[in-house]
Amino acid sequence: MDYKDFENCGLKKALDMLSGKWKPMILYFLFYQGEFRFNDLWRSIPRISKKVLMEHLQEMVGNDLVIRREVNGFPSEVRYALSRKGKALGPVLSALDEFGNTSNLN
Amino acid sequence: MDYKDFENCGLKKALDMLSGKWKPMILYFLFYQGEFRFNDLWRSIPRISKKVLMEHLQEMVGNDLVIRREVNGFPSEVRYALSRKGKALGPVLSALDEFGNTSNLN
DNA sequence: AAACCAAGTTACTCAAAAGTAACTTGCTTG
DNA sequence: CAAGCAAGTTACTTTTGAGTAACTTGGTTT
Repeated sequence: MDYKDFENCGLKKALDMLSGKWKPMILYFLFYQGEFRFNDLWRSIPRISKKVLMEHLQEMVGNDLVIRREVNGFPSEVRYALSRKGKALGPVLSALDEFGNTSNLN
Repeated sequence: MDYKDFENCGLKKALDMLSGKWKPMILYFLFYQGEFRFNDLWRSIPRISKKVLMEHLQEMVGNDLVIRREVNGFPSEVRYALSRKGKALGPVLSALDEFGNTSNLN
């Protein structure tokens, strides 16, 4: 086994998709709330900056975890929601959540 | 639901334990190799610095994922291995790995 | 046409994480 | 007793990520 094997293993890819200060929180909102508009989410999360929220969403769209949908109407509206792939993260995030809640074993 | 709920949920705790440029790689080695000595691991991973390897290991020991054991002998030797809690991460990391390897669904 | 809103973008600053290389401690073999 | 090795530590630099606030675009109401 060699570090090279690691460099493009699935674990690394998956953790890269989740890396970013606010990404887990964004996913949390997406799972509990289904869909949201950019400014609504921005106002829901204290202290997040528009810039970083934007960057995170764009990365998640790039990773096919999130779908961005423009609704034509007024005021102009863009909705973000989990893609099929994003939804497939559900059980994995639950497993992580459960692990994180487990009190120390050893 | 409120962002406060997120701040100390298990998901956040778990992801914090995994955050750090080289931590997933260290876990990868621990799972495949069982145990290692500090310098051996350091030499196995090109480009990692001693300082960061040390910091990562200390955090993981602090999170009870890894156990540090001093073997008295010469040259002096310290062995790092997964704790019971660390081993419990196995299935979770496998799930992440599988997710990361899944080609795009949507 | 002025004021307003959503959704971005931009230039710039600040903070956190990681990298580098030299140094330390303690024990040992030549 | 000098040189050597494991396991750190330290002071310092560089890189990366996040924060701030002002600006833009395009359509809307008054």
